[in-house]
Amino acid sequence: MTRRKKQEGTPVLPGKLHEPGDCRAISEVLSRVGDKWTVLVVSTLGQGPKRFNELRKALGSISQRMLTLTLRALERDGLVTRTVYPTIPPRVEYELTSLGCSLLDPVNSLSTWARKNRPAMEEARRRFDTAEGKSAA
Amino acid sequence: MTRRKKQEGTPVLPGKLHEPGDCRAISEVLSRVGDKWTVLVVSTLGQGPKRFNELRKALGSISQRMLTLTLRALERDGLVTRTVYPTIPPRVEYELTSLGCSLLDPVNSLSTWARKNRPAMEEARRRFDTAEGKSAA
DNA sequence: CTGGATCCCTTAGGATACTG
DNA sequence: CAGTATCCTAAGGGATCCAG
Repeated sequence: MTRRKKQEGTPVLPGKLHEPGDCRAISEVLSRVGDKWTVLVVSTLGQGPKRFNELRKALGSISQRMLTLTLRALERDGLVTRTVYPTIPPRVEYELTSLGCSLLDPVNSLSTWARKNRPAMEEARRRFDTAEGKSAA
Repeated sequence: MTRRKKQEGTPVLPGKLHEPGDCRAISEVLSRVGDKWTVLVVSTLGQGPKRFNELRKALGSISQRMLTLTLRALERDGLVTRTVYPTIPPRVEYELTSLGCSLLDPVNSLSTWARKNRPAMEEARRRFDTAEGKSAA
């Protein structure tokens, strides 16, 4: 990256976008959003505020460690709020912020894509694997 | 999970979706799409077919190992095609399939969200971190 | 109930060297 | 040029125990 030889940054595509900063932004957001639990947590919270163990049960297989870490990260990024009721036993509620809600939108679009195209992907995968098996055998 | 006390599975949200299989589909797709390079590669290929080293340069910092792995996965999932021209030196072109192109759409929606809201996220992060610093100090 | 701390294993992923 | 193979480190993430 010390010397670029020919101006690689020049956008080629007419209607589309390809600013240098965009990719950074996207991959940064995606590494948050794309981790193992974030989306599940966010879309679960899309149903309304939930307590820690409610989330845990709703998500099924998440470890409490990962749930804590995920929620902390989401809180840090301003996507959820964490409200502690200093009762005994303690009660903590998590809720999407408006920023968090706004994330539901692109996520749903991806979710729609996923449901629609997963069969195609799985078939492609099967074909690829069997083709591979043929040449390997 | 042995005894549910009160029917947790009942959907609460009216217009939204929460089928059990959906989450699996979404997180499965997201673990493909959300990995470190997939989106970058796909959106780079959105500009048109590219050769291996073209991609490498366009992506800047990817290792050739990761590029190979990413491309293989994308090919397996039917998102890109790999065309080998048996010349010397060899020439291999990668191109999005129509399935791959269709993925650009939700990705762009996420990308738009990312560009629009990254400032808010960063500010939230800053606030969170300084607040943490205060109580830690 | 919420969640921090620790242990430990698995995976992701970069650097490098080698091949057709 | 376009990979494959190997090595190695860091991060992801589960299980478990401890504490307010």
